Amino acid sequence: MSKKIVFMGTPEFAVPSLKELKNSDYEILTVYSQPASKANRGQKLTKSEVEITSEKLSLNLRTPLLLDNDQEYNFLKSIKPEMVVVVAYGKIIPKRFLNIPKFGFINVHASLLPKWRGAAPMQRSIMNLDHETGITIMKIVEELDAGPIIHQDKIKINENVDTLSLSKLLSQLGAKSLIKAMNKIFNGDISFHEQNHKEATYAKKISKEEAKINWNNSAKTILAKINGLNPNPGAWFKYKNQRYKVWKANITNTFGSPGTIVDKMLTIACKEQSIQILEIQKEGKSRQQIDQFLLGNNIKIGESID
RNA sequence: CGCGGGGUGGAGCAGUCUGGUAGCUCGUCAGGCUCAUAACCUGAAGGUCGAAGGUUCAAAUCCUUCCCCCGCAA
Repeated sequence: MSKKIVFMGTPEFAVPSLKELKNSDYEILTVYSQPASKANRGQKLTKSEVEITSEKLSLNLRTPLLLDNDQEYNFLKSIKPEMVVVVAYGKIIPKRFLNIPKFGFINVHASLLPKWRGAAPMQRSIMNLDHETGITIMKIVEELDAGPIIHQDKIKINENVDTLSLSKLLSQLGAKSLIKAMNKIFNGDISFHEQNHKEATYAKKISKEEAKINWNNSAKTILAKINGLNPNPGAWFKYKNQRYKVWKANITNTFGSPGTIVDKMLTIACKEQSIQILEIQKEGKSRQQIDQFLLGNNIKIGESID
């Protein structure tokens, strides 16, 4: 018996799951992804990572602008999927869709639900200095990220983990967890655990203003922000009216008035301890290691940073 | 036609507005100092100034076109 499924996903994070499914004994009837949109410099039309991957794998692809119309509803119904897998698709699944597949809609979420429901779970868990995070596979219900849990895998994280590496790790882990959970479901060997809704926390989208570094925070908090917002949108500060994005930094035990440069290696004092910048990017320039940056920029001790 | 910054010896930059011998920090190489060194001293090599065309007695610098890189915004 072939196991007919539909896959919905958009960014890089969803790609390992799609590949893993392709390599297992599931039959991917159709892939859904967000339509290519005008993005980036020059507003070029940019395809989603899932769209690119599904073309490489020669899968059927649909990129509807809207899901909630009769045409899409009837189409999905007509291809008779037994399950729909959703990994960072970027759209809310309309309620009436949820009953189409026999085994429902299954979602991969990058946190240990009920913690960090919502848009930016990885960023939030790093910024919150969490010690562990992971993957939750759950059934999709109407309320966002609130469905019963099928499977969770935990990993430990520390203050040096950034969102880019965590995302790579969790997208790989998520793909494996997903297959495990799906196998259980298709074998009828499954129990669902309702989330403890009282303990739910929400991972709001990152706003522009909160990506700016506040030097009156402790170095620990600032480093967590730098790592949590790497690579997107990136923690930043202003110096001589130029915007500088911080890619990588360290905590050092030097002290000074918050927001001032305390040594010629571009270490900046925070409320507690200091942040030593290791990799930096000036606006309009590409990122560079701090020693290279310092060769061409005259940094003076005592100057203040916004 | 979304807004903007940049391409200068191997690396990172200044010089461009106000044309007139190509400069800084680092690296490389040679020599010196040193028990020794990534330290210090002395010297050297290394550049079609992204590409093409134009203006000029003279262009990295002014004008035109093109290529490449990046930030913001979405």
